[in-house]
Amino acid sequence: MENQNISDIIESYLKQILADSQQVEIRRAEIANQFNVVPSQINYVIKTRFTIQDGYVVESKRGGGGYIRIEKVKLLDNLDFIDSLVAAVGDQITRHDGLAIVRSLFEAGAINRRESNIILAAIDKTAINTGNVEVDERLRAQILISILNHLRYES
Amino acid sequence: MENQNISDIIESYLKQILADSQQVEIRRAEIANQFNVVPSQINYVIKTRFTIQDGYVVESKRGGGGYIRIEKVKLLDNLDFIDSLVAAVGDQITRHDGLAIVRSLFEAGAINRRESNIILAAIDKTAINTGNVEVDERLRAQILISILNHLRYES
DNA sequence: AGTTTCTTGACTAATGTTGACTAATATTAT
DNA sequence: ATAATATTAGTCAACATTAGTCAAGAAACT
Repeated sequence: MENQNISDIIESYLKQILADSQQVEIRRAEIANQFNVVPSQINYVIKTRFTIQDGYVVESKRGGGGYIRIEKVKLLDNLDFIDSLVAAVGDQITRHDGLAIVRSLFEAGAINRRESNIILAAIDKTAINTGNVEVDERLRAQILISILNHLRYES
Repeated sequence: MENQNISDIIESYLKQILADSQQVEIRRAEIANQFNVVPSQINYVIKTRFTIQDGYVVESKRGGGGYIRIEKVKLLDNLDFIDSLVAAVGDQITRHDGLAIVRSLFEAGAINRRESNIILAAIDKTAINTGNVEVDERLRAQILISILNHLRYES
C-alpha cells in the first residue's frame, strides 16, 4: 500500500478524476512533468491500465494543442455487451487482461463478487499453467469465451 | 519451540504481524535481508506455512514497487467436504466425473445453480479441447481444484 | 540408512523506468 | 500555397527492479 510505484500513482490520479467525470483530457508533457517522469511513461501507464478490457477508450492528437483523452466506455448501454467482451478476449488473452474482463463483467453488474472469484479461479496461474505461455493464453481465452457465452443465456 | 529453524522464525514473525492485522505486505528482499537468508527462502516459508488450508491467500507483484501480500481469510465450515472433492478430482478428471463433482457441490449447497453453470462452462468441451484427452483431463483437474480452493473461504 | 524438511543459489519471468528516435499536427515564414 | 519550424504524442529497445521456479545439497528426523 505504501510502496506504490509511480505508475500506480499516476493511474490513481487519473482514475480519481474519472470517478467524477466521463472523460479526462491531459497534455502528456504536463502530467509527466507534474509527476517527474519521462513523457513516455504516461504512454506506459495508459497502455497497461486503461485498456478496452478495463473499459476505457483512449484518443489522442499530436502537434500544437495536442492531447490524450481517456474516456470511460458505458458497457451497460451496449446491447452487445457480451459480444464486445468476447471480441476483447479474442483468440488468446493474458492473465492481466483476463482479470480486466472479469472486472468489467462485475462492474457492469453481469456477475456478482462470488461469481467473479469463481471465474478468476478458473483462469489464474494455478489453474492454467502448461509451461507454454501461448498455450496458456489460448486456453484462458477459450474458457472465458465459454463462460461468457453461458452468461448470455442466463442473464 | 526450542529448536526453531529460520523458516519457523520467519513464519512466527509474519504471523505475529497478522495477529494484529488482516494482512501483511512485504518486500521479499527486505525480509530476506532482515533474517539473513536468500530471497527464495521467503517463497519456501510462504509455500509451506501460508497455504489456503491454513487460511491464507497470497498475492504478489514483481517489478518496481513489487510486493508479497499475505491475507488472512475466513475459512468456511465445509473444509472436509472440499478436501474430499479435491482428493476425488486428483491429477486428472473426465468431463463426466467433473460434472459429478459440480453436482455434489450444488447438492451440498456450496454453490447455487448459476455458479454451477459457470463452473461447467469452464470445464466443458467448448472450453477445454486441446485435441489430447489426457491433457484435457489434467487441465480440467487443475481448474476444478483451483475453484474448489476458492470455495474454502469467503471473499 | 532412509525420508522428509530446510537452505541455497542459479536461472527465469514479470513489471516498471528511461531516453533516443519517429510521426503527426499546427504555426510561421516565404 | 508551400516550405520550414515548432510543438505535440508514439514506439521501441535497453536497463532496472522486483518476485518465482527448480534442483542440488545439507540438516534433521524417523
